[in-house]
Amino acid sequence: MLNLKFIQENPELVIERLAVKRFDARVIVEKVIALYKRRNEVQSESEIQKAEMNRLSKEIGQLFKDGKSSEANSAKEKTVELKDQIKNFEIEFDAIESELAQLQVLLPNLPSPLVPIGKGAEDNVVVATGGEMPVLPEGAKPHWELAAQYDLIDFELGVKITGAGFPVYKGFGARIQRALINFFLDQARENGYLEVQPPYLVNEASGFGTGQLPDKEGQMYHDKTDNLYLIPTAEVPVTNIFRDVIVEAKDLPIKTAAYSACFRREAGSYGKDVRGLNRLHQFDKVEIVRIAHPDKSYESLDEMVAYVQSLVEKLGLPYRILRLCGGDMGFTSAITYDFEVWSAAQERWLEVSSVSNFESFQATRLKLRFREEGHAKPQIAHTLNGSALALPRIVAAILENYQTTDGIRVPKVLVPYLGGCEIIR
RNA sequence: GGAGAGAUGGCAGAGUGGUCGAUUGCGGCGGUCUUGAAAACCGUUGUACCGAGAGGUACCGGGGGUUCGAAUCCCUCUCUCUCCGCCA
Repeated sequence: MLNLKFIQENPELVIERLAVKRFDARVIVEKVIALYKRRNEVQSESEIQKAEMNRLSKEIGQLFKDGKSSEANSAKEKTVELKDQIKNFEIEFDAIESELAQLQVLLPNLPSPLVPIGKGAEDNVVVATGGEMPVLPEGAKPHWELAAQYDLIDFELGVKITGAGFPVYKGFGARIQRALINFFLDQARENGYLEVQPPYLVNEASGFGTGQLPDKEGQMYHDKTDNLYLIPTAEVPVTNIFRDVIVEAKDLPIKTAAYSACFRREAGSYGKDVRGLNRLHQFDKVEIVRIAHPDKSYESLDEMVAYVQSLVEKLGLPYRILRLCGGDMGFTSAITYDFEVWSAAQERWLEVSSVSNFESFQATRLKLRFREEGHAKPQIAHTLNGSALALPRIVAAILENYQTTDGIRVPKVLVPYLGGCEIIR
């Protein structure tokens, strides 16, 4: 969330930048400014009275100690009115605070100046492409047909056990999942990321910290008995490792990677977009998260984009990198790069990664700070994350792009992870 | 699920109604000594908000209450630990 003081000092900037995200912030910003001003007045007033109250209390204590109880009792009477006034100020102050907090979470993050103007997906800017388009054999099939033909993934069985969007992976289908997870984690480790295994259920505070709550409850599975949420991405538990933490500047950037299953309710999706592996309620993903110095967070972003790019290149998949336009960006992001791989039989691009700099937006909610050498005052850090990578669409693209009339070839980098198997028949 | 104990500063651990933002130890930082280091000694060391500043206010797990005054008393919630039960 945006810092209140920042909003108050830069109202026009906030309104102007949020217009890029096609968000009209004027009314909220004006309310925030008015409330913030009143909040400070109330605080100052009540603190003067509290100071007086503290002074009187000490005096009364001293009078009792000196045995001057009649003087003490008359001093007590003076506190009655004061107490009342303090109480009133506190009620008003609390009301203002909660109203401010509610307004504050309505404002999305400011997009970086690098973000292109635009309405939706069609306005995203392709910043890089790579890999070679495969030449498919006659009668090439989409991945869901291949998955059935080679008995790799059973979608109907998943429906029986759970429901749509919860496939059962079998044989090489299961092994290729495991191979990809291990490959991605090994790559991350070699690139200096600390591997962690986070919980898959998180509490409300964690959901709030990364921006899923309030507001996006509908996207997460929720266990009401214990009030816990199934994670939609490892970003949530991993970033929350750093909630209420002050780190040393010399330790930045902090690089963390985690594999997790991800759970998304994805209400309202249908049609070819959700066919096969294109969109699932449960899927696997390796996520990378960074805590960065504010001066260096864009350097970190570039490194993360280059890293994800190296993964899709090693897998030999044709890809493109998009810089999302304002209208297509998420609520919490300052800038986002999407990676898409070409799914040759479906003849469409599939999003497999999203790499974002959140700047101070999440860190403000998380109270994630860092301290420069010495006794410097803690400052808000920057957070970033990216998928590296999400499995299902990678599997879809591998199945489709690597299909031959003899079977499905295994990308070279995965062969060692599949016990030397070079082709799935 | 049953019974009990507990939650205090980076960590350990005092503090049961007043001058306590909080004894002390460890750790961290600075210094003395040393060729250097260790040891020893001295000093220093929480966060947030308001304020131009001086300074003020708040915070001892969260919330509420009693009181002129609460880390300390009362209520409530959450969490942790121990034992029993169940269990991968």
